[in-house]
Amino acid sequence: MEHCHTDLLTQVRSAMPPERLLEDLAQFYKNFGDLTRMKILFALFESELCVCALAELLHMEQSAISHQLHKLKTARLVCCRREGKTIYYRLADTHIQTLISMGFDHLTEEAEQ
Amino acid sequence: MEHCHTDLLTQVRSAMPPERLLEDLAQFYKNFGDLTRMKILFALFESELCVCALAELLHMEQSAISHQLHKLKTARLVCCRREGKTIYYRLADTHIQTLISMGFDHLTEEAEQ
DNA sequence: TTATTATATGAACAGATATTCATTTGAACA
DNA sequence: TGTTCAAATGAATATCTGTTCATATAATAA
Repeated sequence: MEHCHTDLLTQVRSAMPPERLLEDLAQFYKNFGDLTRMKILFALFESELCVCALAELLHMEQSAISHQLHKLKTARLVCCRREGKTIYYRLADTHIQTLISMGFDHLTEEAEQ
Repeated sequence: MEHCHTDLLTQVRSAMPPERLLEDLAQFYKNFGDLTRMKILFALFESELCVCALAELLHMEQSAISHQLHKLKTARLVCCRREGKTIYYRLADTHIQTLISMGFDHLTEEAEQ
């Protein structure tokens, strides 16, 4: 690393968001970077579902689903309500769908090229 | 898992995108789920940059940056051009910025609540 | 050609993450 | 109260991922 880019780097550096925000952003996007969670989110696009329904849908252990729902809930991507022994999960808000479908579009656009 | 949700699950299952697409989507979002790559992308929002400039900016080894750029390039999020010994990286297209800023908005909205 | 500089790449390692298993919590009901 | 069922949780494990180190490639200049 010999050649110098002091001026350019100063400019770029000043335009960078605070470290903390970048961390939060990366942390936020991690939620979409796992197949199980992606499936859970797509399932919840369609209907609110209880934990064992999701487990049955994805052919996975109830515990695995619970752990992932916990992460999605912490990220405020899903929320839930209790009805007796059952707990129903749903999307926390609708524009999560919009966000995910943008990735969707990006992928399909590339396929067209 | 005793109680039954056959009908609901049939409906949800039919609405799920193909497995392959969900895998690609999760794989795509993984790119945003890492602090280093997030920083690289934000830096490239501002200007095209060579590998060693990015390394200097992020105070990281050239090799680490190269590995991450390789992933971003594979995902077609960035592209590059050679100029002598130097290789300049830039964003592959502009709507990546839009996509990331949606996550940005989601985070700040939540902070307001 | 040889030396130098920028970047890429493969292997090894460390840390993070997803799943499983075992157990616990919490609600409903006998 | 004790039993049952749905869900949550903690620990252990296996896999994945990011970084480093050493080295290779590629372009340029001496």
